[in-house]
Amino acid sequence: MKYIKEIDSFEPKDIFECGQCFRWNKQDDGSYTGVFYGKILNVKKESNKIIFDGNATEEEIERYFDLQRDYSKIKSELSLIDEYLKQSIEFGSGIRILNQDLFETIISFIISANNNIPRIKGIINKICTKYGQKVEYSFDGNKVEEYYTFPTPEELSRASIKDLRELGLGFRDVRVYETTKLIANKEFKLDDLYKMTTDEAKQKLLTFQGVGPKVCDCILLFSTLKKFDVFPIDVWVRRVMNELYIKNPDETKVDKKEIKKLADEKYGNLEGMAQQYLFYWKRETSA
DNA sequence: GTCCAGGGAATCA
DNA sequence: TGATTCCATGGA
Repeated sequence: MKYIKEIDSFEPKDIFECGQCFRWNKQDDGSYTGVFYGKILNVKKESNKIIFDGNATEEEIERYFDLQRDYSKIKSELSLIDEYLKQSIEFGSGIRILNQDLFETIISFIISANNNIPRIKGIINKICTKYGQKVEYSFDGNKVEEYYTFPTPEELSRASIKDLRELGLGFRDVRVYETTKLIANKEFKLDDLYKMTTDEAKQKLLTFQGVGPKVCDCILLFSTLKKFDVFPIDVWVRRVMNELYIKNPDETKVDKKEIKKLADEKYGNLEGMAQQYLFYWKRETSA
């Protein structure tokens, strides 16, 4: 079925290539196809309309793409802060922060540690093909294609450390294994995180193997937990914050606490949004 | 061969 | 707490 809607602040390229997700692939016609909540979807923009084509429901689409949120308001608010942020927001004006499945986001960002985006996508794709469920789907007029869902904790817990190593996870194999086991064994119920404040959820997530400060912030921001008062600091964010504000001649010497303090003061409780515009802008313009 | 990637954990002071 | 070092892998 197709769901067609005029949506403010929605650009497929900005959404799918700003580094928040790893399972959407660009098609020959410029649209993107991906799998989320076990559903298949193609997203295409034609003039000012967004065309969602696949087997996801309207409710699932509304939720996943955060369509109930007023991004124009957020952007105009952030644009007032300074010219740098305003510039990055103009560059990535079609970004929306997705509501991604919590377990998928946790595992994906554990894999992201000291890794690069193309390889992260490749590893996750292998994990889905081997441990997820096959879904056959054909967009009207086209042949049937095979897609794979991201595995549930139970499905992924079938993988041994050795299995994971063979998929190319490297030193991240034990981390994925241990955290998957923890969640699959119900030693901790992920749903409890929804009742917590940002700081409480952060404390809990940091006890998971492979979840440090940066991965933790990404999980809080990019999953259905949807916390905007976090500021993930990776090499790109450190780079852009140093170039814009701190101006240390050796960027590797910049203290992350100094960056975090600066972000708190400048961007307030929308710092997670600000971070994503800055990250996308810096990464796309320094090829 | 060297450097780098959406860093985390172990170790040591 | 704070600073170093090691950790697999593949592309540039």
